[in-house]
Amino acid sequence: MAELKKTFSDEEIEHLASKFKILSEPSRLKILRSLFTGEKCVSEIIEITGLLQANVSKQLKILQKHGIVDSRAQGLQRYYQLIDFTVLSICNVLCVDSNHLQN
Amino acid sequence: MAELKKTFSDEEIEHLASKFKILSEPSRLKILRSLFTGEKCVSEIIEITGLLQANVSKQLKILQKHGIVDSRAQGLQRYYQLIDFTVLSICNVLCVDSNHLQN
DNA sequence: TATTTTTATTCTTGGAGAGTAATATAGTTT
DNA sequence: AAACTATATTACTCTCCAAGAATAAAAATA
Repeated sequence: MAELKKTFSDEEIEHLASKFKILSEPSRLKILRSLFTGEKCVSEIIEITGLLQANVSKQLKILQKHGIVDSRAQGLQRYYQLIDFTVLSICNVLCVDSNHLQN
Repeated sequence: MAELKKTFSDEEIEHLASKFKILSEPSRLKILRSLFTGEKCVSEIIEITGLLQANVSKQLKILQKHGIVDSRAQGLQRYYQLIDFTVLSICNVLCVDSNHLQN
């Protein structure tokens, strides 16, 4: 267990809040979950998540705007991939490591 | 860098979204920041954060309901302390470790 | 070029919740 | 017990934004 930083600037607080807000929506988290295992195109994401097409497009745009995913076009489809892996890290902290903490 | 889990159940997704939502509000994050360095009573938190009393009380109640802080009464004051240290961990992941990630 | 397919955008509506003022509660002091 | 102090609660307003329907745009195929 490494030493943890305990002081954060106002800018860091705002940055943290912004990131947490993006991750606070189940629909966006489900989209991200579908990308944890690799690049997917929109229609694949729609099928996996069960969300409506307009909603998937909208949420992907938000995720991309905030630098969490990136995309590339290939013919009619657009493929999205996770590029910010801190997302995966903190999901692991909350769901896996959620024990043996101190300090 | 340990191996990261990449599959999450719907329940885990809901739990993650719920936690992120709590942390997505700057006012709550500022309150938590004031507790990173140790237990504080409400009036101390009010002074440190600059938030209004009613707001501090309300946000503390939310944080307590979700098991992030705990409290004890002492005379007229009520002291709050952080009990869920995963919060501190993920703030560190996002603000400190945000580099050298892969897999 | 017309049609089809895939994805993006626009517009609207509804609900959730943050902030605040006012009031209540509970403990303390005189 | 009356006055005072610290914290909690209530009620209200206002803003934000997710979801969905409808439409547009862009690329592929016929």
